[in-house]
Amino acid sequence: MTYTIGQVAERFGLSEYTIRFYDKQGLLPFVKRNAAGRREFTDDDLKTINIIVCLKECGVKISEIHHFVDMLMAGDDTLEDRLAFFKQQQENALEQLERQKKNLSKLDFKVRYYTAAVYEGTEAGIDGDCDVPNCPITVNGKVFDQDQVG
Amino acid sequence: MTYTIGQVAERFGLSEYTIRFYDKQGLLPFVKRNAAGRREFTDDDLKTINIIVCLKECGVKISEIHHFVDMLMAGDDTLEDRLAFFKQQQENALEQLERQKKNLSKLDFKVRYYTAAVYEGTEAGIDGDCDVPNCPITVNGKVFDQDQVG
DNA sequence: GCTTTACTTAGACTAATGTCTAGGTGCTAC
DNA sequence: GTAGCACCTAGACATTAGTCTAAGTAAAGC
Repeated sequence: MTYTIGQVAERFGLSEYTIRFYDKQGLLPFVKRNAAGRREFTDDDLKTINIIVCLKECGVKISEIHHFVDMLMAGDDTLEDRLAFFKQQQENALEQLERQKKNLSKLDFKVRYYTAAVYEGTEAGIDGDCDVPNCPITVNGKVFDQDQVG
Repeated sequence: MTYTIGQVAERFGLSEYTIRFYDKQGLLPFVKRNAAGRREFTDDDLKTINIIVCLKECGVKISEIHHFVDMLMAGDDTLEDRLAFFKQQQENALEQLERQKKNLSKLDFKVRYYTAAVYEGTEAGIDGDCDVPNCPITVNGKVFDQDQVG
């Protein structure tokens, strides 16, 4: 079973442009062509692209992914380097996850903050620290109860 | 208490260039200047910049942040819109968090995959599905025990 | 045979986000 | 008063990642 560039684009939610761009950047040297010169993606190719997309979403630069793909093509000699690569990416992704949790907590605060502000009709007198997890919102010094809104 | 651009850059881990760039883009209209024309950041300014940086990290575009800052400057008339804005960002951030968790799970898989491959000295015969959470790695059909490595 | 559709290439173009340079100002310490 | 530093501006330049155009090819259906 093989797939065309259009099918692959569809599957991963990328444009065909993007896939050709990745190919041009050396991210898809494993993709074979048919007699007419068209790309034919195998199931194995899709597995690899799945990881490439994952790395992409984790914020890994194309040049770094290129480096990984190079190792992939080089075979078993690069297994240790690839393990080290993924350990590094794992660490980065975990860090990113923690940052994202912190940011989400700040946004949660802001939603509560503005819920209180809308309820009061003004921002004046509303307080709290968005960096403190689940920090209560106060209105003129008194804790604001979010449940009174609903 | 006020702060210079250098101190603010230091505090948020940004370059002074970036802060001036943000200012140029209309993200910091609330920052006042002293008699010499230099920016003087107040504690309130820092609070707002904290949120701007948070939005930035959540992938919000500068133009969107600009829009939010505009609402901020407009005062209490925009409270409901600001609440809606943060609810939207909260939703986006949560989605992003879930994606990040999925990606981390794929990376975890890859670390286990390559741990097995390094142990075996070859990738041949090693299998598993990185999209299945905690999917066991098999070597020639037999489940690979990660603990045998250490 | 002709049209349509999906593909091909090289390379130009865009968007977003900085990053830096050049030339200048103002304050502080010596 | 002058050296050094941190700041200022406008605007050029860089980087990353696409996105699109133009011109062409190959196979499928009418």
